[in-house]
Amino acid sequence: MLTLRQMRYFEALASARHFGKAAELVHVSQPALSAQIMEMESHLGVKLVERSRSGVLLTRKGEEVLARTRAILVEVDQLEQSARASSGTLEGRIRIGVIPTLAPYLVPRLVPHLRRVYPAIEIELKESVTSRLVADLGDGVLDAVIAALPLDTDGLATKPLFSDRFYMAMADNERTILMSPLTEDQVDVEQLLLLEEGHCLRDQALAVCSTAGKRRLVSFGATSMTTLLQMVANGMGMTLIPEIAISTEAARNAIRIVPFAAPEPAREIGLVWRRSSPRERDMDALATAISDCADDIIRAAAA
Amino acid sequence: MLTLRQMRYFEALASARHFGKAAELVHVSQPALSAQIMEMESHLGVKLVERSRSGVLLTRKGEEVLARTRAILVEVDQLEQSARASSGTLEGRIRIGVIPTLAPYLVPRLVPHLRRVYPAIEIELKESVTSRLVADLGDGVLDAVIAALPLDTDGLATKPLFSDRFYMAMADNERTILMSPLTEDQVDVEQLLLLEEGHCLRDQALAVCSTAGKRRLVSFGATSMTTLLQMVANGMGMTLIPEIAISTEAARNAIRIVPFAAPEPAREIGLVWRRSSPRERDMDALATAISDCADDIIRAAAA
DNA sequence: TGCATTAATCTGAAAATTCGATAGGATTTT
DNA sequence: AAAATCCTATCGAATTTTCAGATTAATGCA
Repeated sequence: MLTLRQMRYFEALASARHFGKAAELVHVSQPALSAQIMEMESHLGVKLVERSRSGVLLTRKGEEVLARTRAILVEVDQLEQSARASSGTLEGRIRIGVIPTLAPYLVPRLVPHLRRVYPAIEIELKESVTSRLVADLGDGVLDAVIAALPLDTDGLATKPLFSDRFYMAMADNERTILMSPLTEDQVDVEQLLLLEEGHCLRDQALAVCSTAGKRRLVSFGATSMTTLLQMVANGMGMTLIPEIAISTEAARNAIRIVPFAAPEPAREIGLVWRRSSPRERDMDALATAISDCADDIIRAAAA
Repeated sequence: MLTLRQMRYFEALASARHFGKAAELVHVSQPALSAQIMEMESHLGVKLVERSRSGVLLTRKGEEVLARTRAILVEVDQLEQSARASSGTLEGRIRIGVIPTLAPYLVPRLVPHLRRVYPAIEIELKESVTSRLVADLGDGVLDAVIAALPLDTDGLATKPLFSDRFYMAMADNERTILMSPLTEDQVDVEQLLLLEEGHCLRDQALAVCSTAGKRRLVSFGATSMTTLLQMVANGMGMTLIPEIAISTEAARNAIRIVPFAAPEPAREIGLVWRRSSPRERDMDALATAISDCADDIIRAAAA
């Protein structure tokens, strides 16, 4: 089997044109170098050097092998260098999954922010429901997921990012009179509009409501918050809206936002990654960036 | 120290995405592969793979190292292949030195002949005096030398090629009457024209002549046979001409060629190479080719 | 909870590599 | 000629590396 050691010794021999001096170059004894050269020659089935009194001469094959050897050694060197060059924080590609009830509000702020702070970043985004994202994370298709906690962390690490309070959204001209702030038992399940199955917000909305009367809930699944809120604006019912969505959605739908009484229901948004991933530092940096962005968005809505 | 073994195992691991299967691929046990991968990671200071329950995932660095590793392994493979590809007889470059009193007559025939019989040959020629050629041979600048034997073979191997008889060349209108065939004691050293110092033919000419009267020899060195024979044709004296030069030189100079009586003086032309050179077969083939060409040339002159 | 899978760890043995000493070959010096 | 010198190959012992097999630890699955 050809080895890099043989090639390194051979390169030294070709440079020094002398076994003893070559051995010094690579810091071994002359017999050690001699043996490796012989091993290399016997493995290749070719005489690489002519041993004569007036030093060492390379054969034709030796010259050819030397050229290839030097090229290989240079590439090995480059491999070592590039591997050791510790890539800084958030450099290169990072593939992030985001849940649909968060992505439209967070991503337009987050991506420019990341690009500004980490110019070498290459972001790939995927929007899907939590279960799909977690599966992709496990398969190595994604590096990180932004989703609602808690979740079934099996081999996954998570870090809380921010708390996203729920509000009730209803049509601006809604006749129903509600106390403000709202208490959970005032929510009429029959009027509650929900996202389709699979969205965590659907489950969270149901959790907020009193368990009574769930049988009668409107089995009408919207596919996005925007669709849902258009339905709300058209008087078809009401829905839970996370705080982060308010500034965007209130601007384009004629809706009224009603807060809940304390303790206000909320979803906890977190960052998720494979526990086996070595990108701890990237995850820290990403988490900070997301928290900052979310705070900005929510503060903007409050103002 | 990074090794090819590590790189081969890593390549297998990246392909199989499974330690056990990768170990099978490279025909070692799983702990052996595991250890090499860990060694590689620790040497590079980088995590190359994520070990998770659902198989093995490459990190970003791992992907990069894999790409470089594959490139290197391919090149190593090519090195082995090309080294093992036993180059046939007289393929590739061969650097040949020829003495000046032979080159102008032999080379124009020899080179086309070699090119015809060995299409893959790349010939480099150098014309110089024997001492220079032998020095270049020792330095590895030349692979073979065609010169007059015997010579001081120090670390050199030689093979006789052909015998090149001497004739006396004189002006066509020379008044001097000589017996034909000539005997050596008839040669008048005062009339003998010689090549400059260093040419073996000069020494051979002197050896042919009776040692008497060497004090009076014309110390007039020509630099080539052609020059010398032009001087002869102009009546400035006479000189020894080797048989191989006759057909060419007689055609362009008004000279008379007189043979010697037996035992005819001659020079022995031989092929010389470093004894340490592994190109024995090439030398055999070259010797045969030269002998054939020389015979052709001399036979053409006789006809 | 036990069972299966997977990679890491441990252990002892085999193989490769090393060094130092020395031999063999040739050249150069004395 | 003999001695000294230079250079590579060879030998033997010590060290390091690599290995297989058994086992362990961690995780996932039923």
